[in-house]
Amino acid sequence: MRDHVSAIFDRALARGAAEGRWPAPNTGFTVEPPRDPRHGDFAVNAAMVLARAAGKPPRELAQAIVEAVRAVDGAGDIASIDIAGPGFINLRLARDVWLRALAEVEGQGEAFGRTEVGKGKRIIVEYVSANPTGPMHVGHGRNAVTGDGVARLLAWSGHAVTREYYVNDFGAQVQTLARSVHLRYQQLAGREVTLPAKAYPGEYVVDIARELGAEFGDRWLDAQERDWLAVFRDRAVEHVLALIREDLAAIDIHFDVWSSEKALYESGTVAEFLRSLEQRGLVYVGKLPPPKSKKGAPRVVAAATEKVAIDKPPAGDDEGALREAEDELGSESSDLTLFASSRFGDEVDRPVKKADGTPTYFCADIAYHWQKRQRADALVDVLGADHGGDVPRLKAALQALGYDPRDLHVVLIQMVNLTRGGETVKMSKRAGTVVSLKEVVEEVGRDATRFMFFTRRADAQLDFDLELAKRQTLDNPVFYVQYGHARIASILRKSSEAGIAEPRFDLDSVRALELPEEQDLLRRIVAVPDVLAGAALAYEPHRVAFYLQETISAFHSYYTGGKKSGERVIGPDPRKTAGRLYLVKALKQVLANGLAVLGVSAPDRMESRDLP
RNA sequence: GCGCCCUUAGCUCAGUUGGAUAGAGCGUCGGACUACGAAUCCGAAGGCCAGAGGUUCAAAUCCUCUAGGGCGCGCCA
Repeated sequence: MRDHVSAIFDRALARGAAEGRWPAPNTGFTVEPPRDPRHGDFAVNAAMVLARAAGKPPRELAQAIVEAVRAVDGAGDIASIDIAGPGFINLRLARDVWLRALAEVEGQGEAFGRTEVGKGKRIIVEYVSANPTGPMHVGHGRNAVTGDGVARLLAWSGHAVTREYYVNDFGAQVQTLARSVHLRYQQLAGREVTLPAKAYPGEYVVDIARELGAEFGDRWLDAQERDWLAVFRDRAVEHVLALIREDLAAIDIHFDVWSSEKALYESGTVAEFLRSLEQRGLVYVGKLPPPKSKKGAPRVVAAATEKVAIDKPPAGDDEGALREAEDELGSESSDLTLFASSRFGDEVDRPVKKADGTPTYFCADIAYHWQKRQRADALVDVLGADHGGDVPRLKAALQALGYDPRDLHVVLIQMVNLTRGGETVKMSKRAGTVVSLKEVVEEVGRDATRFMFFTRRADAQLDFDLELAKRQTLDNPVFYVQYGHARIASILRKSSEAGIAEPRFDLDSVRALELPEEQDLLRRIVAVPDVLAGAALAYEPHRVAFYLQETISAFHSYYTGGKKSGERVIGPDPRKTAGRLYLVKALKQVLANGLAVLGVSAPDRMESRDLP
């Protein structure tokens, strides 16, 4: 609908520009529904945008534009058009234009809301990509659900979407996992072992060890690490990935491609990538400036100010212990291979090879993005907020290789604070008290788990309340929306039982929709393609959830208001009844489609658990 | 110390890429069921959009500074 109006203005503005009445619109103008519906169906700011270049006051220019619009094709759809405020052009479309748009819902059904704004652009959405070292926790869940929502939105808006998971199956972390498994393996064989602090604690580690024990017996008990490490690593990764797949499947998340970091090395992609950088003269051997944090000056400064204990002492901390060991080996900065990322907007140049000559994680990561970009027109990364610092270097790498850095869009996911009745659920990785995604899904269900993650923008911290997610009351947004859908289903059942014909689009009956609430619902329904396209282009699935909540709220209000005033959906007037039944049926379809974009079910009945 | 993100009603948060009088939910107070699901709805109170400048027809939105909160800052992934 918005496009329709835009097109009319495009034609009018082009004609006026051709006649020299005003300059060609180089900056875009907007067509949007005004906040206050009394201002009309749409407000266009073209006159204000063009005023400066035209050298005319906005209102005067608006007058000229209005005249041009009146003369253009399609102007017949405009019922009224006038100028308001500083130079807005407000317009109302003819009622029948809106009413006919309602027919689209019936025509397109489950596809209503799909658009082609993506123009078939190939886009890879990479999300989750959690290290395969343990089961998924709630934070991973948020990433997974958000990424899945983004992918679904992009598909709905006409992109060719590939969902991709990058598996870090190569570096130190999976080696640590392999060693943890080996320790358990020894333990199961009756050996006395002490588990170091940095070993992975979970029960699944024992399971993997048991599997290996069953298969290999004592074969790796006294073997050299270099002999068993790869075996244990690969087996552990395989096992953990199976767990991860299971957890993801439980919330209906599936990937098209599982990309292995190890495979990037084995296939020669990383080497090829490095050569490509070298050919462009973008790598050199040099030293890195010493890190600016932790040890050294800042700590002294911190101690000197009033606020002490800014730096957590590394003692007793896994990471700290690990680092201390490394620091002993070589805190002296030595020569390494650096990528000149600072030439492309990064703060400093980043190492692509360690002092021992092996590629860094970063090297594989940008090689991966380079490779992805070759397979697609655009990339989306869904990353935890703690990886925000990686973004400049990823973009730098793409730019260095001749790609537009804007082709990579990063969605940063903020932390999830798990609560129960308002109280934060304390979690500690080391103590093994992390609440897994699986536990959450088992407790509150798939729909609630998913929907809750859409109740905030991705980059805002989220409190996930387990009690709230389970509650069957209006303060639970999942329930509220699903209940609305079920309520409409109930009305349709009622009408069917009363022998009323299945509602079909019919211009005459929908003309009977004259209540302001009906106009409002109608507009919300017709706006769905705009809402979904807008959310997709902004990579913001939460907008869909907000749309659904607002729309169903409008319906509940309409419903209850009608009950009070006697203007019910099913009433004595057959024409009105037919129009209203069609309206709510269309609304039901819209809700179902919106929920489908979020991967949440749209039930026709709510099961009454603890209610009469 | 440097960089990025955040600060909107008592609380939790939206705000359509810069639009007209800043909106929801929760909470508080007061109301609404003899017919479609009261599992709902209506109304009221509640705001210096952290603060100060700037950009322009127009700023919660963009820029600069200040104050508070979060995150990041080895050859770890």
